[in-house]
Amino acid sequence: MQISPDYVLSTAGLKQTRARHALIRIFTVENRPLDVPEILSLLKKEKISVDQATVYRILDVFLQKEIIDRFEFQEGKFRYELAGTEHHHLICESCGRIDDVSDCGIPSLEEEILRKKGFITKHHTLEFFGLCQLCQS
Amino acid sequence: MQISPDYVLSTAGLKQTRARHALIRIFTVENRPLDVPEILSLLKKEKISVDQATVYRILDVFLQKEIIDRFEFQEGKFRYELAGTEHHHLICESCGRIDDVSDCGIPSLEEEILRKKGFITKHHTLEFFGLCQLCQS
DNA sequence: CTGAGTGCAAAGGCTTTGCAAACCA
DNA sequence: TGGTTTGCAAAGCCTTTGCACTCAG
Repeated sequence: MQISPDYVLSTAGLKQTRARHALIRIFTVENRPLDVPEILSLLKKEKISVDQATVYRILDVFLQKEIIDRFEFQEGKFRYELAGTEHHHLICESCGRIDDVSDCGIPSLEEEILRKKGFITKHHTLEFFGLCQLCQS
Repeated sequence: MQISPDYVLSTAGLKQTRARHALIRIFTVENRPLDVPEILSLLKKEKISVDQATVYRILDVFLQKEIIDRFEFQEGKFRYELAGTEHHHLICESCGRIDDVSDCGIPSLEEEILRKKGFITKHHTLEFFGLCQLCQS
């Protein structure tokens, strides 16, 4: 069963609004990191009118409540995805396909960093760029 | 001994110009990931007049020639640094201090990704966000 | 001399902000 | 009703582009 927008919002202590429901639904359906232009165009396709300022404001709230995660893929803009199990991405530089990798093995590296540098890691970013299987012909 | 701008440019097959020399000098002196606003302000401080369009064009060329590397630190803009040994960054979310980590252990992970997913990794990004030793009081 | 590099001005893309109207609880 | 959310318009910031002038080789 899918997690309903209603549940997500009430759990986070947020008000139920049409725009927030729409965004959660889109993230659920697409299930990939979306940038704001994509979100706006998906909304438009569904004939749901939400202003871009509203989208940005909702994304801010969702980030704070940890409903979504934010990524950068060397594009000069942000991408957002429903927060779930921590994972990273395989980004094909040929076709743009994005796949997930979990279990990155970084936690042990973080311990080593703490030991060597005294730096306490709160979170990290890790993305892989290359060629997916279909683009290696 | 420091690597001279002259040498860097001629090795890359690039023309010697005042603006390119200035940028290489700044990257060498600062020795940290700089964004374009910072570069422009450093140039201004040295009373070297270089247009922002020129800075961006030089950065493009330097990237292509692999004289510099480009990073994103969740700021919605790029940072650039002289290319050297591959390394990643420890970014303190309190004071902004940036330290380096080399030896990230990712290569073995990349082999595993190739085996499991058939994805050929060309490069990756990996940055750590947290608290440096001085900000943990 | 000649193509490459630069400055200037303008525009483009993503993101943020101010304010009044609409809405949820 | 009262504070939150939204729409609209404008602005902000980083980045790119067009064109004419300048410069390095």
